[in-house]
Amino acid sequence: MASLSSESAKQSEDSPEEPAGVETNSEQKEDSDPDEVSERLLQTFQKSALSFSPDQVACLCEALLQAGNAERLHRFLCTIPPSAELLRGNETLLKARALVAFHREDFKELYAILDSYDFHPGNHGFLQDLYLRSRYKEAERSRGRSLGAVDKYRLRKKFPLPKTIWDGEETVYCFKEKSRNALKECYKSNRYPTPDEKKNLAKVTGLSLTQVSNWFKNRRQRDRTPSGTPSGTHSKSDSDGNQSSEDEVHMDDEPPRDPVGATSPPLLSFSGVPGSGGGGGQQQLILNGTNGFLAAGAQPPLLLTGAGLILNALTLGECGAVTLSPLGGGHPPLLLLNNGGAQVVAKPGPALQGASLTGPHGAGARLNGLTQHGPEAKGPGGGPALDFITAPPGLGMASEGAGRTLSSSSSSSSSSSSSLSPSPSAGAPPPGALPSLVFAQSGPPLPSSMAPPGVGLSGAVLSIPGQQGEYVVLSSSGPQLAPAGSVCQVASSSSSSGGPPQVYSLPQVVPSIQGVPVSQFVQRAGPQGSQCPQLVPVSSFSSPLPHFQPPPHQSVALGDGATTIVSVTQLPSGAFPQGLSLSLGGGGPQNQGGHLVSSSQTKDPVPAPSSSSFFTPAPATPSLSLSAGGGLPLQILTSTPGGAGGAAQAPFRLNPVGPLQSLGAPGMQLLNSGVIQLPSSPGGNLLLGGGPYLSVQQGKLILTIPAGIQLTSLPLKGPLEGPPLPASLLLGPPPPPPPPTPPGALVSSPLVSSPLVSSPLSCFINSSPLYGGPDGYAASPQPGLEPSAAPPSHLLLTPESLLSLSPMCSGGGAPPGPQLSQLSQLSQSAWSPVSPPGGLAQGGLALFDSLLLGGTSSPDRDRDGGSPLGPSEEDMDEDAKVLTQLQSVPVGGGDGDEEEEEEDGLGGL
DNA sequence: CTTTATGATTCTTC
DNA sequence: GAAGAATCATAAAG
Repeated sequence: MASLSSESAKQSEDSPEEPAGVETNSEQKEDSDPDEVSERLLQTFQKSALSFSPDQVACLCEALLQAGNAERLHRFLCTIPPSAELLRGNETLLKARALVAFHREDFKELYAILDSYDFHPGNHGFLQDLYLRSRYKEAERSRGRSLGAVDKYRLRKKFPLPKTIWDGEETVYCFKEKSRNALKECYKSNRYPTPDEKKNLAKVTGLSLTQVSNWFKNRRQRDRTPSGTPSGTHSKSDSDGNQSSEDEVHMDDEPPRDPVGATSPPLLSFSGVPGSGGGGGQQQLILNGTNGFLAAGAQPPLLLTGAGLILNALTLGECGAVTLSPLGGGHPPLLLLNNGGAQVVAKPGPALQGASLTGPHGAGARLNGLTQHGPEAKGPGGGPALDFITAPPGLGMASEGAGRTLSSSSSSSSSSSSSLSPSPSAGAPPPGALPSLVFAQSGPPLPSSMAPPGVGLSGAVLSIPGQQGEYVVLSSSGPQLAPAGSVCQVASSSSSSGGPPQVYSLPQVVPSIQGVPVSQFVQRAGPQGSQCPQLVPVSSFSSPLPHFQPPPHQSVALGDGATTIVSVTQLPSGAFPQGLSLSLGGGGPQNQGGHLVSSSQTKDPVPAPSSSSFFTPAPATPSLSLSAGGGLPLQILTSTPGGAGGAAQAPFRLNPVGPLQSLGAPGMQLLNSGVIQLPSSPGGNLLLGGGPYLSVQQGKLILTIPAGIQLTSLPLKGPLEGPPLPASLLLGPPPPPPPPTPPGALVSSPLVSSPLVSSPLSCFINSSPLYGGPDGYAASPQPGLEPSAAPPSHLLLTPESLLSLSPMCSGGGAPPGPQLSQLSQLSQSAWSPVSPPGGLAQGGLALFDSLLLGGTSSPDRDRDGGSPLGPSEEDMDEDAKVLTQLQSVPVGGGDGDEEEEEEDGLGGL
């Protein structure tokens, strides 16, 4: 193992492209060629292809798309009956076909595809790029020469984008008219916006901070220098600029506030985000990390309603609060806040109450480790007290964000105490103290008995079984706990700057309870300042609003980054939660923290984002989501230390960074041991035929596990090592030792935000490494992990491997995110499909894996390939620039923010 | 091809 | 670090 790990280590995410791919495989089983294996799998797959569901097919396509491997994609598509219904309305498939057509230079076909369907806005960027490239390529062919900028311009004029892939919004130069107007508005009132204003403006316009700054600078310059020399402008500028403005200008320097307010009012506007392609349509609102996203001005509390919400790495400004209200009639929304801070919020359910969670408060439970700095909890709408949890400072804070904001405290991760504070309200965790986690971790474990009705917390985390719809969540153990094995651990990532690298396990789990509102925490990172997390209670579920009812979905997220919140809510009696999602993720690049690992590999300081291919628009944070089918209860247990004492445990861990995944089974349970079981009971879950599959939605990788599947943890290593954390595979040593990695390190981690994760990320492929002892781990301070290595598990399909598949590698493009990176890995668990189809499932998965891997491995691709990651910048050359421009800027996308530039992901093709 | 408009970059200064 | 000045590169138009 060790050896493996070491090897793998080398591959870093950074350079995912080349080596990585290959290696990974090797790890898995052998040394044999990956290609060979994948080829074999492909064949197998072809035989069984028909049996894949449309979603499964879509997932594969998405993965291949992101991997940028047109060839494989083509072969894969060839296995699908053209007429198949699968194709109908399946955007992913259409995209795949379009890409293949492009690579084959079958432009007619491409245009036909593009015209045939009204694509989701999320896919527009990719398709527009493809369309224009096709036009250019076609023209180049006919002219026998490469095109100049003017030629391209003419072509764009001559062949306007099809309505099916364009929102009609004009883009002049690079900025959208809308963005330009916003800038002008702001400029009118204030020529010198403050940094905060710029930030807000950047958010609003979807432009980067740099672009905003440049715009103002240019604008001022041009207004100022009418006459002269300068090349450009003279007169005109004046006129435009400002005559009028001048008046205002005097205003002196800045009244920023006002202006800002004016302009930025809408800090957040989310419209439903469509899940882009892939799969299902869950409705979730995902806010990805950004630090500043909400910040600035948002004092007003943010109210989020809707079905599933995921907030990643958000940092709220100081006062900002986030309120979640479950609107739906009965369906509680889920929230996740990931990121850095690691905070989780849960709502207590009655059941929970019993459990340790609740503590004093009646209904609510809370937990989080965050420190709250001043946050206040606001009364829950429902009245019930909210609970919040604060995460231990260590955690969240550690991360960079923390660094930024929190700071304080102990950087050391430690903190955690877990205690519940009864009064949520203040959340006042003693400052000094780290916040504690509330959740009980193991120790106090819940009575197991509770289980049925109540919640059980096992060791670390949690579980909550609800009866009907209850759910659960995950948790994690606090750092402290960690050792014991918590179920889920999250590594926190820190934001770029330097947070302490760590991993955290989250102590927080939150169960939600029926009817109880959830409150959450938000941390804000001030620019410099401290963070103030706030909790806001959420209204009770009970009040259902018809409108919003999103499908019930629950999710939990563990994040790294500064803020992490997890909340799980339950539905009121009637409703059944449908989905549970866990997301871990790092926030954007920013949050990188952790490091355990290895980030070592990463050389590039720069996050991969750039490289991302345009394929992936997605934001970055990965998250894991589990969704339970209707009605079934979901449970996740962790191992617990409590009772156990044991050493082992930890089976399940989640990295913050990880990608998102969802399990869509009706009922799921995660058992301590790290096993995930799906209850058979719930009606027929078992039967689902397919195997688990991955789908990508907006950049997130979603793992869907049909009900019938069971995940069992593997024994880590038989041998001894076990004691400690076998599971650790993934993460690394959670606890504490935040290595003093220099901030830079964090950053460096290539792709992903969190180092921890990174290794995995590196590519799906790498998965193997993971097991092996991935570098990352290696890096990690704790040696203990090693054991992990050996896992027989390889043989099995491990979730990880699946995860690893994530496309992101390439794309992570989204600014925000880091890509798949990491998902969490379940560490050693193995999947065994209960259902018959198992074969398929495995085969399919394996295939999938192999395909992806293969894809990755082959660097070459026609062009740049979607190389996802790595190469990015370098690769990009001229074309890249061009593309960049062409590409529309995803305004809304949550992106990362900050500096990342837009994404430019084009690099890919 | 030329001109204009505009975003970005680099260097200098405060 | 931000603003200003000079300059570049490219898009948009004529």
